[in-house]
Amino acid sequence: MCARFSLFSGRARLARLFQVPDLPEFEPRYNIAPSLDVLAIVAGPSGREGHWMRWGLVPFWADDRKVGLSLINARGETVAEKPAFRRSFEKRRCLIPADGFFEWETIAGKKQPHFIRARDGEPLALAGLWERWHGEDPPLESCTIITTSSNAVIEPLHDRMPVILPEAHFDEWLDPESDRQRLLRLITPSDDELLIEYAVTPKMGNTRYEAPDAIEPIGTQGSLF
DNA sequence: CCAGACGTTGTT
DNA sequence: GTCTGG
DNA sequence: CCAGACGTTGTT
DNA sequence: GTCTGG
Repeated sequence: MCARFSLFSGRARLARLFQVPDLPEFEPRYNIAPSLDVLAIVAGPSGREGHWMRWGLVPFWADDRKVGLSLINARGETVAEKPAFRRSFEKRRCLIPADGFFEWETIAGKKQPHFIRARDGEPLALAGLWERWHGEDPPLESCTIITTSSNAVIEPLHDRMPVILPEAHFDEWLDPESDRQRLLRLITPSDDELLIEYAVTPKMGNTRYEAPDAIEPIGTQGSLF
C-alpha cells in the first residue's frame, strides 16, 4: 500500500520532470500522511497544472468529507468498477510526485518502517485519482493513490505497493480521452531495478515527526529493541 | 419500489 | 450518482 | 500508515 | 477494541 510518503525535490526539478511551468512554492516534506494536502499534477484546459489536494478521496456524492478519509488508496484491480472511484478513473486521473514512500515491516509484533526510493534519486510519479466535492465552498479537491501487487523489492515488506508511472506514460495517464484498456495496462508493479529500500527511524511513525532524518538509513542492529 | 452502501489495509 | 439487497 | 483518544452538559 | 486526526 502507500500511506506515508516524502516530497523534498525542489520546485524547479519537479517543474521540469512533470512539465508544469508554474508550480507553487512549498517546503520539503519528509512525512506526508493521509488527510494532509498533497501536490497532484492534473490535466488542465491548457496543459498540466499542480493542485494541492486533500489526501483521501471524497467521492462527489459523499454526504460529508469524512467519507473520504479511508479512501487513501484504490486497488488497481477494481478501480474501473468501484462506485467510489469509477468516475475519477474515467475522467480525473493525476500524478502525485513523491521522492519516496514508507512501508512498515512487522517483526515479532514490532513495526519497522522502511523508505523506498528510486535508485537514481529521481522523484517518482505515483498514479492517482482525484475528485471535486461540492459539499463545501470552495469545493474540496481530494485524491487517492492507486495500488497494485508488490515487486521483488517491496515484497519482503508488504504485498501491495503504489503504482509508479514512468515519464513515457505521463501523457497517456493524464489525458481524459485515453482508452480504458490501455490505462489498465499501466497499472502494474514497477521494475525491480527502479527502486531501493532501507530501514529508517521508527520515530517517523509519529506523523508530527517531520525532520529530514525520517528518510535516512539506520543500522538494522540495535534500532528495534 | 425504497434504503443503504459506496473503500483499503492489516490483524486476529 | 449508481448499484445492491431486501 | 501510526498515534492518540475514547464524554456530557449547559452556557456564551 | 475502535474510531479520529495527522
